[in-house]
This record gives sequence, structure tokens and C-alpha cells, in this order.
Amino acid sequence: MSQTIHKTIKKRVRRDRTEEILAETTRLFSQHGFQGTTLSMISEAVGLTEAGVLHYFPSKIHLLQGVLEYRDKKDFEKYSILLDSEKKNARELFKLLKGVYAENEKFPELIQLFIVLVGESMHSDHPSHDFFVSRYQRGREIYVQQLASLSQLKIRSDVDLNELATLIMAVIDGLHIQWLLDPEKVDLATSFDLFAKIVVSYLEE
Amino acid sequence: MSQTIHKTIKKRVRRDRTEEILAETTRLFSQHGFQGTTLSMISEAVGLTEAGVLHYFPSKIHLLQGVLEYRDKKDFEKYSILLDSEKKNARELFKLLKGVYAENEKFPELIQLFIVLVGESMHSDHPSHDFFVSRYQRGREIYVQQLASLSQLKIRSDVDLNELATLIMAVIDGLHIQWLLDPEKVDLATSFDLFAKIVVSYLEE
DNA sequence: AAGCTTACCTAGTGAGCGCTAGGTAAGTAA
DNA sequence: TTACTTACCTAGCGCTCACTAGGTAAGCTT
Repeated sequence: MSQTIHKTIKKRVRRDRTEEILAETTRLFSQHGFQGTTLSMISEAVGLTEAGVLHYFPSKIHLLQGVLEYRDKKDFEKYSILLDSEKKNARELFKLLKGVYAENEKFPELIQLFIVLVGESMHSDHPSHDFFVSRYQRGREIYVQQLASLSQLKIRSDVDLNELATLIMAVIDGLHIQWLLDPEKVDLATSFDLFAKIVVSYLEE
Repeated sequence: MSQTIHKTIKKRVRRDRTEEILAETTRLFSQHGFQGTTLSMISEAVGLTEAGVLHYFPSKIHLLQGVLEYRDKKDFEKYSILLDSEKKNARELFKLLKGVYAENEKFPELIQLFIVLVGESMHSDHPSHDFFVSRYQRGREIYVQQLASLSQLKIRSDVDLNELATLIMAVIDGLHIQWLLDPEKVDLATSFDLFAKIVVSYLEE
């Protein structure tokens, strides 16, 4: 004790920092992307040295995988509410969807994370390219399944469910882009509402 | 002449390389983004040294501005066809839109350029953030104007034209993302057709 | 108390980054 | 023919990058 008393007191809290690192990395990736974020930015944000961060995730790509897995899992957990609820027509499905996305709107950081990273991942060389290809694939399958399960849906013979699923996901991504760029000019909820109204009226005509 | 004859003959073509630089930079930015592209990649692609490239564009940010201006101008030229043609109802407007986007589909590089760069530009610190904010703003205004000009449009009182404009742009961006990620699974034309059909049927109901 | 594991640190390393300084030679105008 | 501009080049600068080697000390287990 007598020897530490002379130095500036550093409280050395030693604990598992995995969660904190993932949280800060999510924030930084969502702002600057994978390529635009450096290990020093992450280590500073979390209060460690670069080597300290690399103790948890041995490379920058491992950090990316960590963030992606962590957030993707949480993301799909949210949708389980949607998957498990009973609904009989398109109107009810879109009402549920609206609820899920209204919830999401409270976490713009996570929305931005996926928009920023998917942009970077267009090229097949990017470390998260394959992740996003299968994420969208899976997303489409889930929507198709949900649409097909509507017991009261008078499916118009001219509507391909897969195309409709693609469209729903496209609208959501596209609205997110405009909303993140200019949140004062674009309102996520009302724009999605308009889409829902149009689609429901078409399907239930 | 007698002194050059001994050396390996380098044909030194000296000409204005601005266009070539912009073309290669467009290609590289669309693949790796602004942050993921280096001056050495550009200079190699165009057959110059890094300093050679910087002779034309004094910094990497000038290259970004150059690419953006150049491509944005060309992009909006294409839409002038749309703006100038006469149309009287929503059906005709969407038919024209379909034509424009079918044309675009032939240049995936340009589509990818804008998707990749807009992703990077989400954060307000990014050098092209403001460009994209006003690009989308302008885009929405043009669509509103186009929709408002439809002489035969029985405007349903419950449709806000600005929301509809936002939605159209969202669908296009969102479809582009899924198409670029997985061109075999997503067909741009048919998905957009579905959207057009749904919207037109709603508006002309 | 001894030994082991976990949570870090300091101090590098080579490679690559955007960019600059200062040239040289080809083409153009007077 | 001279002078100027344009189109490049070589060399290198300071910085930052992701990552490594090799430590030390805290805490847990035996």
C-alpha cells in the first residue's frame, strides 16, 4: 500500500469486458463502418489499449463477426413475437409489422449499423458479404412463410409471395436510408403506414 | 533519338486523363467504397503513379467530389426524359419509371456506387453526407412534382404525395440492395412491377 | 501457499496511408 | 527560338494501421 500511495491511483477493474467492447464497437461501426473504424478508436472508447481489445477478439474481423452475430441474434429474437402471434389476414400481419418497426425506431444505432455495413458488403471480397446474402435470403423466406400462413388471405393469383417479401424488405431498408440521412424530413412510421395501406387494400380487394 | 533508342521504349502518351481517372475511380469506389479505395489502387488502374493522379485531383476528397458530380449529372440527365414526357395518369408515370430503371439495370456499377457510398455517408462527418442528404431531398421533390402534374389523377385525399415519393425512392434503393447482393435470387424488374401494380391500382381505384 | 488462468500492459514491427517537393520532358503560343 | 503550360515522374515524409512478443499482476483453485 505504501508504494501505491505515491502514484496516481489507478483503479484496476479486472472483469470480462466482452459486452462493453461489443457495445462500443457496434456504435463505432454504425458511425464509421468497418473500414472506417480503427482498433485505437475502439480501445479508447472502452478504456483499454489496442492489445487489451485484441485479448478478447484476436483480430478486427473477429470483432466484426462478434458484432454481427450478437446483433443479428437480438434482431431475430424480436421477430419471434411476430412469428408466434396469430393473425388471419394481411391487415393484421401489417399491424404487427408496424409494431416491430416502431420498436426498432427507438434504436437508430442498430438500424444504422446494418445499413452502413450492408453498403460496405456489396463486394464479394468483403468479410461480411456472405453474412448479408444469407441474412436477406433468410428474411425473405420468413416473410414468404408468414404471408403463406394467412388463413384468410384471398391470394390473388397474380401475386408472387416471394416478390412481395422482397418488396417489404426493400421498403424497410429504403425508408431507413432516407430516415437516417434526414430524420426531420422523413417519418418512418407514416411512410410505412402508407405502404401497408396500399398493400393491404390490394390484397384484400 | 540516339539516346532513347537504347532504353526500353516507353510510349509516353500525354493527354488529358480526367475521364479515365473518373471511370476507374467510379469502378473502385463502387466495389470498395471511398474509405476502402486507396490512391495506389486508382493510379495502378489508370496506369499512372499516385502523384500522377494527384496532378488531376489534388486530394482523395476531390476525387470523391469529382465522381459524385460526374455521375449525379449523368444520372439526372436520364431522368429528363421522364420529366419531359407527357403522361396523364399514374399508370403511365409508372410505365415510364419502369423504363428508366430497366435502363439503369444495365449499369450495375453505377447503382452499386450510390448504394455503397450512401452507406458510408450516414454519419454527418463523412465528406459526402451533405451531398446525399440533398440528393434525396431533390429526388423527393421531383417525384412530388411529377405526381402532382398528373392531370387525370384522382388523388385520394388520404395520400400524401411526399410520403408516396419517399416510398417510391425507398423501394428502388431497397430492391437495388437485394439485387446487388444476390442477382440470381432477386429480379429488379418483376419486383418493381409488383410495386407499380399495387400502387397504380390503389391510386386509380 | 503454490500454481494456473485470465486480464490486461508496454513496446515494438513492417506495411501502407495520403500527400508533398521538386524535378523533367512534351506540347503550345508568341 | 524562346517561354510557358501541362503532364507526368522519383523520392520520401510523417503518420497510422492491424497486429505481435513478451511481460506483470490480479484472482481463483487446489
